[in-house]
Amino acid sequence: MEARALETGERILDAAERLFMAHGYEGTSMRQITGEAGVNLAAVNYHFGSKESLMQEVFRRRLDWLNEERMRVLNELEREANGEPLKPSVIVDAFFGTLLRMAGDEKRGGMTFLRLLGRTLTEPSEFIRAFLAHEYKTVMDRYKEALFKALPEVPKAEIVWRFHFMLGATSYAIAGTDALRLVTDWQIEEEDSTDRLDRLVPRLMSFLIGGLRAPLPQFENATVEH
Amino acid sequence: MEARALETGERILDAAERLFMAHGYEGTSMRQITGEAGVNLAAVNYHFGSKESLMQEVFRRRLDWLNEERMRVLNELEREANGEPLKPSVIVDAFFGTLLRMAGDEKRGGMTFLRLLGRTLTEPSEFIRAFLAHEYKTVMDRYKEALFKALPEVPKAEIVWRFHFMLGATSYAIAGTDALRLVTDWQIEEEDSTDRLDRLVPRLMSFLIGGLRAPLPQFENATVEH
DNA sequence: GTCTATATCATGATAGAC
DNA sequence: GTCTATCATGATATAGAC
Repeated sequence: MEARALETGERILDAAERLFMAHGYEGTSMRQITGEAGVNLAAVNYHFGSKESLMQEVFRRRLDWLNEERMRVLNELEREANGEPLKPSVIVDAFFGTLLRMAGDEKRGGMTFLRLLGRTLTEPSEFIRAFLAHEYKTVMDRYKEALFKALPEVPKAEIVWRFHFMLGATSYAIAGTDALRLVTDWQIEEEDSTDRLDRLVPRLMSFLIGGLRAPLPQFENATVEH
Repeated sequence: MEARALETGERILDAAERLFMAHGYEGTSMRQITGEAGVNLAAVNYHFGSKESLMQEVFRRRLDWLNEERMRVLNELEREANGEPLKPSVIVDAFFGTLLRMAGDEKRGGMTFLRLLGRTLTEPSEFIRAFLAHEYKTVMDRYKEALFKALPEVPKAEIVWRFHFMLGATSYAIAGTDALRLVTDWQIEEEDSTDRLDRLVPRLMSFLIGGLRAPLPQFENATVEH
């Protein structure tokens, strides 16, 4: 069957990506996936072996590119800087901006994958978190080091916490296209949806950099050194 | 059976709260819940009617108090201010600080409930998001209005976005006690776990306020007014 | 109110014909 | 590679004895 628009494996991945995004891993059945993909139920196990392996492949297909791109961008920036420390805002843009700009790239999953990723970082399933932690480790370490150098006066623990907070804010921003629409119930009248993504990036960047560069917290009764 | 430590309903709620936190709504079966609670399988349907109603009751038990407390605190602050606008940091603390301080209050669910809440805000299940949106609406509207007054020079849409980002950062901070530990893989050597919560609050507050008060974003090719 | 037993259905996975 | 048919399991929910 050469006439089929996409290979069976790709069609399964596309359907799984969308359905996992919409209903979560546990909330999506293989029957739904194969039904939407228009393939036979047995095809998932034939092509991927199991539902878990399918989930991993859904992520690997996108994350391989994303993480390589993040590495490439950071390497390039450091090369241009000639040993000078980078500005924190440049590092933040290289990490989060590269991610957010995937949203406009349909052939790399677009908003669907971004929302899936945003949701999955808090997904309860153990194997998914372990898998993502492994996939991300090299890149995270690299960016943490870059931030340590860019902010030598800030304790490393604070930087790591703030990286954590930035990840959270970003995940929500992308996962919440409809999730938190409900919670916040905003009526942003002045803009249409085509503008929304273009504006989200600078909006989020301002917020993230403001948070990253905020005055350090004062601990009340902390055991400062011991 | 008066001798039982807790009523059947409460024991089910406690078990469900912990298990939904650990494995998600779809990932938790009623057999697990009743097993951990030490009650019969049929007890859930007798006391709560269905798994969905149980989930709602798990949240209502905690959110009723939280949201009343948030309203009470904000009312009190505004009363004291005598019509003067509140400082943004005071409002942020009333909303997020009140939430975070629940973590230390075991009889109000403590960290378990906080982590459940953090995860659930990105939970895919439709009915949960709809339920939370309804439960939160009054409080969210009240706090948004307070922030609008506190920051009259900032466009309302920006404030709502930044509220959104703050929710995300906070959710992660609490949901991720072990979730993002994996992703960030930090080694915070200098503090023990008893300090962690005491320090999380000022850490997160600094970040949130830095983000909320950051310089406004510049939009590249935006249709500013139309 | 609490239990046992069970109805009814959906799930992930696989065997084996084509 | 793709299909049908089916297995074994586990899910939510309920009927009815105690």
